[in-house]
Amino acid sequence: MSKREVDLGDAELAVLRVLWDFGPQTVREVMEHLHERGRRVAYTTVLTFLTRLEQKGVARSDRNDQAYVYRAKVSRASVTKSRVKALLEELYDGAAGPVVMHLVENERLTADEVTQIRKLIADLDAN
Amino acid sequence: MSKREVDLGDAELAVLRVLWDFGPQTVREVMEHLHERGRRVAYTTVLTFLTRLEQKGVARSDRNDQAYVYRAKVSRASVTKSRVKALLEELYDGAAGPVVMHLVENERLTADEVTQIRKLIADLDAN
DNA sequence: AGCTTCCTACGACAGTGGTAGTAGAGCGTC
DNA sequence: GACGCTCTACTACCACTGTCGTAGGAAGCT
Repeated sequence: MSKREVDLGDAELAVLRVLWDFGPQTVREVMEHLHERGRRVAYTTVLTFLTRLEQKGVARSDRNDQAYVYRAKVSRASVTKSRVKALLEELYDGAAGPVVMHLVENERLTADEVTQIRKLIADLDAN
Repeated sequence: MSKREVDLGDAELAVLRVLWDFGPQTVREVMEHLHERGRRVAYTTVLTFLTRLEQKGVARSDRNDQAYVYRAKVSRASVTKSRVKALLEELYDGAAGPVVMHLVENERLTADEVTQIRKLIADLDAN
């Protein structure tokens, strides 16, 4: 039903981000990283999330030493893609224009980003 | 907790969109519009959604004749704003760049949109 | 061998979202 | 004035998400 390939809650995504940002880790390490980011969750909560992420096919685990090590199986880019797509679909039947407009107008972009966007736009014009 | 001011589910949002797209309506009319859009929901389901939207402060109703007429209290733009913000926060700690990049690269834009974006970018450069 | 510590498995529970049924009020028609 | 249609209020229910507790195994310290 949902347009999202990968249907993840906010807290699950936060866990996945830790895997993206810090690479393969044990439950405990993930928990510590979450704590550093101000997300105060219990060990078993993290375990639950990692288990669910694995069930959903977006992470996997390998036994190592005494503890399982979890790693992301999907990239940040692919999650971005599906979530952005879901958002466009929900709000504008899939049209990207209004959201790009909104972003360029209302959100801060660094000078580098602006340059890159200008370049992309120029490339588009080349067609 | 969630970054979204207005925390709406997909189905709730679909109802809100009908209010945006067709203006103030009765429950029955909303239901019919949803059916036209392929969303086969029961009358009472629509009623539930409208009631919830009202509770959440994003719609309101006025008694009129025999039935309540519901209308949106928040604009599509403001919902776009908060959902886009939530998405940026979730995935990139709020940075807009990567998502703009993704959109320009991967989503179809009309010629008009491209022109508009180029203009916006030019304006940004003017600062 | 017993105690401590760390790990995983499993279960639990409340909140929310999606979906709908039923009951009862108001009104039009015979 | 009884029947039926339409509307709203209330309740229900399941799946999913966020959150954790408890139980029990492995492994080391004393």
